[in-house]
Amino acid sequence: MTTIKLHNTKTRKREVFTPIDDKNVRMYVCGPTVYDRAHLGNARPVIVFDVLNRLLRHVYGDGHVTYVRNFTDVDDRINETALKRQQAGAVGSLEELIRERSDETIDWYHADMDALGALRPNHEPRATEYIDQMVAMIAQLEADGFAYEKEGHVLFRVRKYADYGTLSGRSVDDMIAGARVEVAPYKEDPMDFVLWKPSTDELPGWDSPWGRGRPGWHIECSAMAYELLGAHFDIHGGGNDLMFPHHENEIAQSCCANGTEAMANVWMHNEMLQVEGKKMSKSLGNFFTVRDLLEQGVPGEVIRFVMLSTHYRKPMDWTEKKREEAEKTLGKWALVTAEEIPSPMDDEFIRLLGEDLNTPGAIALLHSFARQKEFKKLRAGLDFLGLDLASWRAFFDEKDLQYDKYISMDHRSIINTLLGERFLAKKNRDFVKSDHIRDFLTEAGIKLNDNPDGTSDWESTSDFDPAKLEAIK
RNA sequence: GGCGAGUUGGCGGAGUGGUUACGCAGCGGAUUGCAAAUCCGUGUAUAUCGGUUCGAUUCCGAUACUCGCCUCCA
Repeated sequence: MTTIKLHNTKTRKREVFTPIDDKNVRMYVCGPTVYDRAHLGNARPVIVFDVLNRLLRHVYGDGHVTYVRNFTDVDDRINETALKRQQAGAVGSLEELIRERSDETIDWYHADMDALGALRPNHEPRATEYIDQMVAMIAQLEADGFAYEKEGHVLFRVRKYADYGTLSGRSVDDMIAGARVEVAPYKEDPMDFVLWKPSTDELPGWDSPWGRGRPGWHIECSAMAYELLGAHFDIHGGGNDLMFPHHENEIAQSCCANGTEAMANVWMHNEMLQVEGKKMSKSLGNFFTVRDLLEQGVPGEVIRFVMLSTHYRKPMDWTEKKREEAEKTLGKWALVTAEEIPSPMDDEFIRLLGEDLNTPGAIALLHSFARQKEFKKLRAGLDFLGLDLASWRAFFDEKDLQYDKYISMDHRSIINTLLGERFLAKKNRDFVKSDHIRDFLTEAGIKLNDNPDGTSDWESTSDFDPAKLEAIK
């Protein structure tokens, strides 16, 4: 069986992956808070863990992997949007409008991530559908002394959990010394974090032993992971900005509530995305969503390919240059793999992916397949990485078709006449004339490729300009 | 201030305790009347300083720099 090695944040080492149950490999990845369109950075973990999901399915069997990615639909930004809509005259209760906003955001997310070639996880639980489980978990924590109620809030007692901070390598005392913690009157200790908080009438809330309220940020992942994967599972993933506090808090909640040593065996974190060397932010004006790129005509496969061209644990820079190179490469590969039936997966390809998802290495191997004209292997590798180029071929065809239609018979006749003249000129070694004709056609957006027998093929480019062509008359 | 990740040729980007992938660009060649397209070839770079070692880009330590997190942003 293929050996998969993964870098484990918990140990900071690359370790051989051994499933708890190889008939049911379980992975949880933190999904989006569904308050708005997913930005490009959101796409990185989706694509990275999608490749891991595919690899696990390849190695352990399609039916032996359970992949869970949640939707967090309890969030103040969702509430704000809903409230604004209500004030603007939208019909429905606030709760209905909140649900509506979450629904539409989830639909967008699905559409965008589908376009990136990401397979849907087995389960995509929504936080609002697991409130009971969260309440039960919080109650358990309270009963065991890991949590306490104060002024309608329920807080996790960080000092009670000795291992707190081990994932991210922090100590509670150091963090307090850093003085960046929120001090609140209802906290026993500044590091304690919220499990449950009270809701006002304008905010969504659920009944609980502590009154009407809503869950804190971290508890939903603990509750949903427990429900769908159990108290102890194999892999937990997400962006490295979630390492602290989110994942640290998840571990604390889950291990204390479930009485387990570990929540997940392997913790994986992808590095952040940058744009042209800078952090993507609204203030820098380089903030954009996946949908923005798709609408600009950047194919999802290009986004995916660029993402996979950098190892997931390194910062990845989205640049215009990379976009162009990826488009060129995939364009070539789309053509040569068009009629190919994929071969069985290449061992080396799988071995590379098994080395902590070495996708750049795997792509390098695809280049070598292309160079050696092993197009069946190339096709298989592309398929494995989720780079479906079928739409590319259709796109090319469609584009050609459009140009064909666009170029009228009259224009074709002009081109053919010119080519005829050029053929004769070349035959008579009148290269001044033949070059002149070629320059003229190039200028009009018709590209020539000469054949050894003196004839020429031509194709239109996106610069094709009928007016310039007609100017010959 | 604390924590984490990173620093490889012109650019992008891997692997490796001892002849350093791969892509793009560049250069050279084949081909061509010249181009284009295609094909072939070509690149001793691993931040700095120490240490371990017969030998380090690879292991260890320090320094510098970059990025991120500690502010419900993946």
